[in-house]
Amino acid sequence: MPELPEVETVRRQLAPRLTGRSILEAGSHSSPKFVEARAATGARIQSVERRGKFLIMPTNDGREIVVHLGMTGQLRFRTGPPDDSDTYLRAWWYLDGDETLEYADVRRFGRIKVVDAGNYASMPTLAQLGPEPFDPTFTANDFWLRLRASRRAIKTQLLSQRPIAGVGNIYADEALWLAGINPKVSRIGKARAAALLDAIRSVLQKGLDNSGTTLRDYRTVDGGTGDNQNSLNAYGRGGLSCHRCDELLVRAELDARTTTWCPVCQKR
DNA sequence: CCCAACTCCTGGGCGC
DNA sequence: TGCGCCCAGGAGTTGG
Repeated sequence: MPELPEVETVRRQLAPRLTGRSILEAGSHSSPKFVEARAATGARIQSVERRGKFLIMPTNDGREIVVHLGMTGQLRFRTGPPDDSDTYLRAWWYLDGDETLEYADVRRFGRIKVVDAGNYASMPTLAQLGPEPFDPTFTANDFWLRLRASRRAIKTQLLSQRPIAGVGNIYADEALWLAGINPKVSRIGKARAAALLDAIRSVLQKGLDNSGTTLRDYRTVDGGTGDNQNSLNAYGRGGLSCHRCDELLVRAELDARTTTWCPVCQKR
């Protein structure tokens, strides 16, 4: 599942190849999740940005192409026109220079929008997205205040994207493990909020350094896999021993998400 | 406003 | 070998 490190890895690969390119033609699957891709025909891409898990490509006509990879979305380049025979091709943009940017997505959990710049009414999560984790002006106190706005379980809050942007199921479990915080606690104090922010930054940076976590579907633009799956301490390790205290990690469902934690290091 | 439940999707893994 | 079942889950939607 692409989270901040995966989306940022993709962004870094896309940016040099898309900046300044014109979209000569576009096509898509008929689902409302993807049809707007076609509206980008005629636009020129000015840059490739990222907010949380959303890729945002401003165009020269005052609009933005917004892409969310969902669970299984992949962006890649193809020389020449799109490959119509690919069952999972959901959208494509044929660019100047006889090259196509293809969006493939097996499970169709992703979505593509073309909006007037900054108008995110059709994407409420983006409209209400929390600060970027690596924004230097985002402080531990800000984070604590944002967390205080809700009494839901701390992990649920992280997944909501509102206290902080870009954290999904994998990095939430990793960060809570690193900070020694139980995913079900509903309120944490300033000191623990500061520790959690440090932990989030740490696990996201490690994910970035490893070009992302490939469990099954995630691929970089050049088709490569990430390496971070080999560095996980919590996610997917239910029943295995904790790398810090050797206790067996517990696995349970929280808000319909598999959650793994150490009952000793992450006491309630 | 907040929150919980539901929905979308389909390949891969597993048991038999 | 093949069938059926269940799991993975980000974010939008809906209803209380």
